[in-house]
Amino acid sequence: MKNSKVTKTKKEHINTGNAKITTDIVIFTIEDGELKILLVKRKYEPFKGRWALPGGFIKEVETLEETARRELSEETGVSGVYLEQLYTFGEPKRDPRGRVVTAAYFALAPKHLMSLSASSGAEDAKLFSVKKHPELAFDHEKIMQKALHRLQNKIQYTNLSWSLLPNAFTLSEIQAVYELIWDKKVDKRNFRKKMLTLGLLKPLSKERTGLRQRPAKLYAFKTKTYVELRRFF
Amino acid sequence: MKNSKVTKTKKEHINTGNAKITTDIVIFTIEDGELKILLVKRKYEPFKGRWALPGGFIKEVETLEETARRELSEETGVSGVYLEQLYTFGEPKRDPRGRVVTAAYFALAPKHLMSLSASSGAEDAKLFSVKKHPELAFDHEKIMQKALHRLQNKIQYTNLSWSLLPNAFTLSEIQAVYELIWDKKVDKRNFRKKMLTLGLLKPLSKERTGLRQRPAKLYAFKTKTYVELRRFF
DNA sequence: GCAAAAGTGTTTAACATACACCCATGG
DNA sequence: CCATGGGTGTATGTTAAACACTTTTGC
Repeated sequence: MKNSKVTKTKKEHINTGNAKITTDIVIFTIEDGELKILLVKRKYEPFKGRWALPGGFIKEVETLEETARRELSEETGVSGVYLEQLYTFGEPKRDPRGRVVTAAYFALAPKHLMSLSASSGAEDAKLFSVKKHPELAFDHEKIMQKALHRLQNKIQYTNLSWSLLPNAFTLSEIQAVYELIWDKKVDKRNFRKKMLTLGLLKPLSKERTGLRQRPAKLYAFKTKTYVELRRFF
Repeated sequence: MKNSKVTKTKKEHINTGNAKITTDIVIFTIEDGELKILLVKRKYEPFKGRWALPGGFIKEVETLEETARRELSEETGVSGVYLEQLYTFGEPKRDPRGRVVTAAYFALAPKHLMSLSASSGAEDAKLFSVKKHPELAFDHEKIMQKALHRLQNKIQYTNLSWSLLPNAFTLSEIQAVYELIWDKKVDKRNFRKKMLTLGLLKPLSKERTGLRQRPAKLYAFKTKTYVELRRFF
């Protein structure tokens, strides 16, 4: 009775589902008044010589996030940054070598954590402006655009901007972070009101001096861990 | 000069990154005044006999989304539903058979698309209340909880409730969708005001009659495609 | 004194929240 | 006539948006 209707049996085959898994990391930072991403020049085929997102194959016993952190560290020398999973890309033809599925990660780092020169695999890692960068290998342009949208959305309802700023910063500096990410100006008075009433910041007793202008008060984030807000900008 | 400092060369090895890829689908619907998910009883080891999310291994030439739709159709007979990628789970020990990475998908369907009895592989597919369901195989409980949070968040700023409702529905019925998903009551007058001013619905010239109560006006969604709103509930 | 960015309030409109009673129908 | 859910409005508080001038410093 129960097994009378087995017209189209489905089986789990041993030799199906095989693929190679990579992670690729889109890591943003802010440098020289521009939103930038970190790219590496490929040393091997395919796309040898082209710029690509840092990333690589998973190892037997690491989680996807561990792979992402390891590859980021090995290829660019960057570590200790904010990292979250972005999206998984698995189109059959996205890699000419065969079926390669990539779990893309999204990362943010303040510029001072991006000291590229000193690190091992970093000879060919470089920051590029998001608005003007070389053509990327594979489907990395698509991945990068998705990461950018994630960033633009997420700073609306989280405190994530801490991960792009140094410990102490002025209100103008944090405003600039938002403006660069959204690629538009925001109103200074409304921005400050909002930012201060959100209660994420604590004022420091120092000021930024030495510029030929009025000194600016310095602030720091109360917590440098991920916080979601009820509503935001 | 450039290659003088190759202390720790990184290579892309041929035999690394291997894994099997599956997709698993968390599909929600509303039935008998409850938010439910569709589960299938496993026919094979591991976890033979346990309830699990529908899903399975990717084929050579399909995208991840195609895998999800195919598995959903084969295992439960359900097709033509709203589907989006949820998250990718790749812990090394999540599957006792070896390294299996799953790209989890999130799906929504109105109850009338969940006619399970008529379909091929559906003898062991069944709807369970989200609040009370059997213990799940693998890490599927974690996946389900993540999907539930996605659902609870996403109906705040999208028109996604169309995908849980029939073509025509009353305002009380759509309110019930929100209340079931959020597991809390909302104010009737405020809900209706909000829903109608959002402009997503068009009134139909019919009413729901035959119940021993005042007939309720019927509405339909203007568009049954994904729309993101600026803000919502 | 001047260039440059810091700092500061008010007004208006939109939206969120709280809340209670009458209406139309089928039985 | 009664049980059931359908249907409606107002008042208050909160948040968003628009908008321009004075202050402090280094040179």
